[in-house]
Amino acid sequence: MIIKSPINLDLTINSGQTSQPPWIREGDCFSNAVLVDGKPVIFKVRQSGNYIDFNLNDKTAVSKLNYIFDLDFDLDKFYKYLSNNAELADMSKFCNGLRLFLAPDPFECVISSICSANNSIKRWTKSVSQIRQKWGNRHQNYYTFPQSDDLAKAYLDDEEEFNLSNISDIEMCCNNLKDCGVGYRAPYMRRASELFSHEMDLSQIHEMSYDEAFETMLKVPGVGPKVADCILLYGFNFRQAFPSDVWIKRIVSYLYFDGKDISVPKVREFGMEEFGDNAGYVQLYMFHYARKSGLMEKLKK
DNA sequence: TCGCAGGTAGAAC
DNA sequence: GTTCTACCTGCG
Repeated sequence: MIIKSPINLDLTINSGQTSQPPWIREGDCFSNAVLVDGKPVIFKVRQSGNYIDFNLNDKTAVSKLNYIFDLDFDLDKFYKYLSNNAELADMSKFCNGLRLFLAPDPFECVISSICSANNSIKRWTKSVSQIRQKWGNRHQNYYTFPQSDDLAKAYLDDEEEFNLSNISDIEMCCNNLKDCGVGYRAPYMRRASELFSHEMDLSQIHEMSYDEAFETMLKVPGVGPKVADCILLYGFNFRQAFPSDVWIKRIVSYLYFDGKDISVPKVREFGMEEFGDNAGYVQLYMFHYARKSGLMEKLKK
């Protein structure tokens, strides 16, 4: 069925949002296994004009799809908002149809976001896909992301796997986090998984205020301010989050402070204050505008 | 071969 | 409280 909300699927799915790796692409179709009422269902979407063509039409699945691609957000209204701000006015034409790509599974978003810190999009998406394949559940050719208590049992590296399993050759060891290319983030990911399987309940984040949720996420190993904001934005739909990294800092400094170097925490405060509930979207658009308009190349120097 | 990029943790100031 | 440095991997 066609869902009549304008979106650019390719741009949205491949924009590097830390909710999850891109869905599997075959021709013009993107697909993934999504849990609906706890059961894995294969979602297939394709671009149809400005809209999404979705393979399912039952109410719960459609509602889940609406959530993942943020289809209830009024893009036209947002574009009016951008065009009313001189610094942002150019952005919509470079990012037309870009929407939030929200995590169907908040735990996957937590691990993806930890993995994305100090990392490239290409590398963290590859790592998360491998984690799904090693510890998730297979459905047809798709894998769902493991639960926290399953990932909490993962070995950290070849050596630990060799010592604690009955594999006789260390060269054969590949069921461990470091083998997914996560590097020094492996212990953070496992400790975070342990935390969510024993002490912290991710579902409670939804009930919290933004500030409380932010402080709570900072207690998770491997989670600093940038990653906490990504988790809150992409994993829990806190739209006032303004994840601030070096690129957002460069862009904000260029657009709003005449190129003067502003610290990352100040940029975060500025973004939240200035953009309110649009902060998450503005951050998303800023990054892709910089990428596509050539501003990023210019700011590298 | 090496230098560089990228957030966080933990130590040092 | 703020600043410095090590951490891992892929890329140019």
